[in-house]
Amino acid sequence: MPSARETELLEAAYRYVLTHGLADVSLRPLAAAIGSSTRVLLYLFGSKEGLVRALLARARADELALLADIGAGPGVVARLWEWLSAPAHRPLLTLWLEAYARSLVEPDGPWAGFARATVHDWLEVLRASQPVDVRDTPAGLAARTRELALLRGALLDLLATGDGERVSSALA
Amino acid sequence: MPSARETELLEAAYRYVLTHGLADVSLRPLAAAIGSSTRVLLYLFGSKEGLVRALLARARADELALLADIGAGPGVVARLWEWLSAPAHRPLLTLWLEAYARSLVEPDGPWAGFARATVHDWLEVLRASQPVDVRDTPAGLAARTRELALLRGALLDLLATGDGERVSSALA
DNA sequence: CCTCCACTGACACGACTGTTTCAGTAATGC
DNA sequence: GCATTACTGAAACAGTCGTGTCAGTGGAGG
Repeated sequence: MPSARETELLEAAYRYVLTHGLADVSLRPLAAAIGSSTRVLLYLFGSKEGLVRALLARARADELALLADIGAGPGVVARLWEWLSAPAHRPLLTLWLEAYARSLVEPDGPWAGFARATVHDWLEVLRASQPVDVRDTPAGLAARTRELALLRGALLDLLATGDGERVSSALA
Repeated sequence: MPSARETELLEAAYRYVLTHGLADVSLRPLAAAIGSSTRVLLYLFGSKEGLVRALLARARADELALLADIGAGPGVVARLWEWLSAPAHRPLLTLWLEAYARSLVEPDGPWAGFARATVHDWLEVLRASQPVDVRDTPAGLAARTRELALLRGALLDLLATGDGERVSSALA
């Protein structure tokens, strides 16, 4: 389990990568920005890969907290979109997309399985929001796959164009 | 306009990045893999950024050729999905997603505007396939935005899980 | 007091980065 | 034949990368 200093630095590093991206982060600029040193980061996280892994887990924690918060039941898609389209969440979602793409290109290393895991997480939430009688039918699976696709595709559009009006009204 | 040797090397480099990714490509391994040298790549493309820009343009040419080939009219969405879900196109689409994410994280440099441009391209194709009487209405705009979101989201799912069966039947 | 432990600073190592310099070669146009 | 052009090879440049080494801190527990 992490020490106090470790979580403190992880939090600072997390804020850093939210604005600078995770793909080409390097230890020295990161350490300088959060008032630490490469020596300490390496001491606490073992290696750069360990740090990236911790940051990815940190981002995923944010995502899982959201999903737990959204809850289940009718109207999930609308509630999810409301959260996804909030301007305040854009850095997190850009980071999310970056990790997603990276895990596809480089299936090894700390990114491994990120994309697959996140698809599974969201599908599970959508499943929990379906009526029990369709939940385990092929039609139910198709329905939530379609809902997820719609949300993710709309998110891609929004992140690229920033045109929240057009995308949101398309989802209505 | 590019010389013969330039397009030849660009083609080889393009094949290389399709399997190795574009984000963290570096000149020496790339040059070695395609039987060239950093000296020549730099001579022909000016800089690494020039090379990346050329590669991005090359990938975009593939995409635009597809869109021209798909044509317009009813059934576009199905035809587009057929193309997107073809296993042979997976490397290209992974590269596409990588460039998309990168252009969001790093709005400057050779990646600039890639995501926005590709959204525009596809929306235009979908627009051309709409009946003339809805093409310029808010409802038409919303409809093609939704179609695009569905396709892109389904693509994300497919690239992560490889579960073509589930995703394709969700789109039917 | 003294030991242990979490943490930190300064520095160097080898590997790799994009790029430059200087040197050629081979073919083309006059 | 000669100059120009397109391309290529070898080596070096300064910089950054992740990581390791060696030396300390400061505070908490016995």
